Amino acid sequence: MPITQAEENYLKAIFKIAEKDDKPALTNAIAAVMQTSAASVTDMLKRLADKQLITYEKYRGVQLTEEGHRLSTALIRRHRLWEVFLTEKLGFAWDEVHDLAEQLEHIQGNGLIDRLDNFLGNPGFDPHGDPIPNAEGHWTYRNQSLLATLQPGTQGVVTGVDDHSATFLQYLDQLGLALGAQVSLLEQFPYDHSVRVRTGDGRELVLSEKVTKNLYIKLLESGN
Amino acid sequence: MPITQAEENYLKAIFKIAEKDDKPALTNAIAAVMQTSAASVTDMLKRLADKQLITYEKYRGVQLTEEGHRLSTALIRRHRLWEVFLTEKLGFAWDEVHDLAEQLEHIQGNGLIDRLDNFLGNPGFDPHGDPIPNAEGHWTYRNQSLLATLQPGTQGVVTGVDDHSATFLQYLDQLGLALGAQVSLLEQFPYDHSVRVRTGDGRELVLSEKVTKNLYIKLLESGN
DNA sequence: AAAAAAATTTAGACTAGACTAAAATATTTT
DNA sequence: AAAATATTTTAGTCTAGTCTAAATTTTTTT
Ligand SMILES: [Mn+2]
Ligand SMILES: [Mn+2]
Ligand SMILES: [Mn+2]
Ligand SMILES: [Mn+2]
Repeated sequence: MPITQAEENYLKAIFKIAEKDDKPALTNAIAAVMQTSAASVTDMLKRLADKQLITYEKYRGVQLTEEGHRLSTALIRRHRLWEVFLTEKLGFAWDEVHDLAEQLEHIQGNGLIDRLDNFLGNPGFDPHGDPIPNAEGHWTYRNQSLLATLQPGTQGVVTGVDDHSATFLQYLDQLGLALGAQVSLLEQFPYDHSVRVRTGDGRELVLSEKVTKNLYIKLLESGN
Repeated sequence: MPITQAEENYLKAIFKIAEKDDKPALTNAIAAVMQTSAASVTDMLKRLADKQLITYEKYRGVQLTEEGHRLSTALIRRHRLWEVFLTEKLGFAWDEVHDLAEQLEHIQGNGLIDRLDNFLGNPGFDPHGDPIPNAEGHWTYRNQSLLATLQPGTQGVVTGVDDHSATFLQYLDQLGLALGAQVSLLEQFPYDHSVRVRTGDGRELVLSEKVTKNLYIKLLESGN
């Protein structure tokens, strides 16, 4: 019985919910991510449990099995590699690639993804700074912190976003804060938790709390 | 009402049947191409007629409408461009790309195909020598003939295949007859309609009638 | 420890797309 | 022009995936 696209999408949703805390993913949480009704989720959970991709206890939520974990990791790998292809090779902007990758991730074929990975130069991260698991399903972690958690005086480089919405990504473009942009945190304003930063090209920007909570920064060794 | 993958595949099947002669495509012919039952085809013909993509007369077969023709041409364009991508960029062999392109052709997204086309250098032909319609749906034709129809003494270049099966393509690989290979027709054997040819690299081959009826050759100006 | 609220599951219905078997229509043969 | 054959359509059924409304279970509040 081959896995369907719908099943793959549910597995990914469960993976992403369970990623945060290690507790079972609850029906309503899955319904929210999948933008569907709780009843539909329950139906699907039964199918996934039948296929041994999750363990399911009524009213208690679900957890991925070994196999379910493997499949969802592979799906995320495919999604992120296609996103790299779309930006690096076809010239799409980082706010345009998600829906396309959402379709491309389901393409099935022996050797396709490994060839794509190779063609792209085995990228470690996607256009949003998210890590790409390798063919064995292993992740490379990176030391990064939300801008909101940094102390004034520190500097770093923009390495990722938590909010992946097109509006946020386009706002960052307008601010000149692409991945790789340098920022030094100058001061924090207690009144509304906004901050002032200096960018690599010497501009000063005030960023709202919402921005600081969605922007990942990798600290530079502030040595010498 | 967006078009489904199944509907797209039927449109392509109808296009390819109607391509040969201009008569309406009959239910059984469509069923054969789609590898499904005549009853399923009838169901789908009703849906396609409802969507105004075909004109359908009971028991009399179907014809593509203007819109149906446009959609099937666009689908063939997508299929063949993806095949070029898979061979040229990812290094797949020409006998490996069909099933992948069969999935990729259904990816929907603004600008995707035009960007892909551009990335590939606006190729005119796919890895099997089939023409790729441009963004406006226009085809470039090429003067080519089946090897079976040529006269001894003529020479030309392999430009395409009629049989797209992996076994035929692999056999051609073994014979060293990729697209672009030069061949001169030395003699025809009336007994079984096989022929002897000389290849560009000086080898002599005997090719069966089946091969000669599935191999397209573009004649060289046999001048001077 | 009830009662109220929230979360989840069940029941029943719907569509797309497939199937098989039977009925209807068209084509070919005699 | 019948009869035989081939083709096509209809009828009825099935599965995946969705929905809404109702019933059930769990959690929270009083
Ligand atoms: Mn994405
Ligand atoms: Mn991404
Ligand atoms: Mn193909
Ligand atoms: Mn092709």
